[in-house]
Amino acid sequence: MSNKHTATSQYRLIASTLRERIENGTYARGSTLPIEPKLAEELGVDRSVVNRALAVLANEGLVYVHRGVGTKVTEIPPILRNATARYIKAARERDGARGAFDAEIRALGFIPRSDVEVYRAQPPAVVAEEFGSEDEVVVRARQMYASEHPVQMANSYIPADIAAGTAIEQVDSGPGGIISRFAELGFRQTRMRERASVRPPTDEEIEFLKLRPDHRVMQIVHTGFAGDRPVEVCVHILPAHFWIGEWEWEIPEG
Amino acid sequence: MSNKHTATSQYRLIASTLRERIENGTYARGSTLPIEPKLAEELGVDRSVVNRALAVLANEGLVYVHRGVGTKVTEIPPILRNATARYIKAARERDGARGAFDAEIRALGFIPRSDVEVYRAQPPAVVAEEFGSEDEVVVRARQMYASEHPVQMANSYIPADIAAGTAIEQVDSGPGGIISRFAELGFRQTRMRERASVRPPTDEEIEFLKLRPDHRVMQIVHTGFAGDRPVEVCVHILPAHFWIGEWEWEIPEG
DNA sequence: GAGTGGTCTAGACCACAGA
DNA sequence: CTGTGGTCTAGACCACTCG
Repeated sequence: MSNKHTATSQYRLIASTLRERIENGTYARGSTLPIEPKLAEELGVDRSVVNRALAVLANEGLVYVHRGVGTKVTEIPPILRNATARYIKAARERDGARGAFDAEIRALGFIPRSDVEVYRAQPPAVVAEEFGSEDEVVVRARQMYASEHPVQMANSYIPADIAAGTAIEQVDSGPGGIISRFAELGFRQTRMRERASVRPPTDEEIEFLKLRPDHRVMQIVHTGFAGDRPVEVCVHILPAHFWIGEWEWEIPEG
Repeated sequence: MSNKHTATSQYRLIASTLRERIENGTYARGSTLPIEPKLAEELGVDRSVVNRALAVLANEGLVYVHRGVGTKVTEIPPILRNATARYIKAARERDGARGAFDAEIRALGFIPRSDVEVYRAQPPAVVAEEFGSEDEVVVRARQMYASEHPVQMANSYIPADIAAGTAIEQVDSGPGGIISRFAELGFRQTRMRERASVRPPTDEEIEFLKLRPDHRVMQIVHTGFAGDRPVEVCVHILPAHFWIGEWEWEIPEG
């Protein structure tokens, strides 16, 4: 066996070997992999090749590298986010939208937690474009965890002229969440739109979500309309490797 | 300035520098970048560092590396795929769903083209799960281009007991596309579901879509229901760096 | 063949976490 | 302090494309 160039590069082959071992349980979920020099020796290559192979797996979200400590197999399986059900529930049952994230996480055996912070600010560009205005907005910034693993950031933006002085500006927005508050204020949301794109994380996202620069996030820009007016824009940032987005809709009679 | 370790690695800094030059037009869309040794000299680092920086940009889809030739700035801007509009149109106007892809591509000034191939096969696992059956299916495999750039693969799967011997099995499925044929056969699709996940491309996807192993694809599994029965599953594979998914839906009266 | 990018080695040094 | 992973250099060789 040549020590160099095969059809595909050695580091990819080694990545595949290790991926295999993870999938078949040789390296169990949550366990620590052998250290790089050890793997290099076992596999007969330079450590830099192993390092590159592990970077591939880490970028896929299959392993988590804790620098100075070691490389572990990722614990969190993919989380399903059903966009439509959460909001339709929110309109009917109390606590639908708020409860949706909780249910998603509990479904996988983890413990959900959210931190909310509320403040006023100028809207970022994407949001201003949706509103068609640079006017001040109320921001509800949420950071979400599955058993201490940060798994999502979601910032809701609401025009200050709607939200000012209402329960929307409270950290605890009350029963049924802000969707109910909107309805009470005469802005019942009747139509939703979401736009999903995939991109590298910003520095802030890298920090909070504990990502690598080569990871990808799915950015979902959610806009809620009351009639024709956009009344709420929510920007969800999900590490792409642990979420699956789901949307459902009806086809109106032809 | 130290030749080594700054706050972030040199290859990331260089990636940022080059990203900047692309965004401000120093390297125009479609133009060829200087060769790696040249950049290495200009920036005062080893070629391997430049190589790594360019790999970052290539993985983001910002540049396209044509091995043996050079590295060029990507030409195709993000393409918007509106999931709901295409099918609602398909139900009303003739040729909605088929025309949707064309419109998406033309909107960006490129020329759309699709190749279709039809055959029968056993359903892949994801599809069998949706149908709840391993029974034979008719496959409509589509490969889509924007002016000769491959931009999407989409395989539709239909249970053979529905499609056998109908126009659905023809390459040209007639006016209004297969959605219309379903309706004529008594399987009007009334509900849709899509599940979107992000993952590395398979070898086949790498080959057709001309991807790098470190690229990401968005896989959208679309299921069309006639009443409660899933009658069509379509798996869309989109290079994540040039698509934006869009979904819209109404909130039923509380 | 000449010119391009991709990978590998060997060795070095750095950054970070934890005892 | 020790042990972990991350990056860089220098040099080499390979694979691919085009003339």
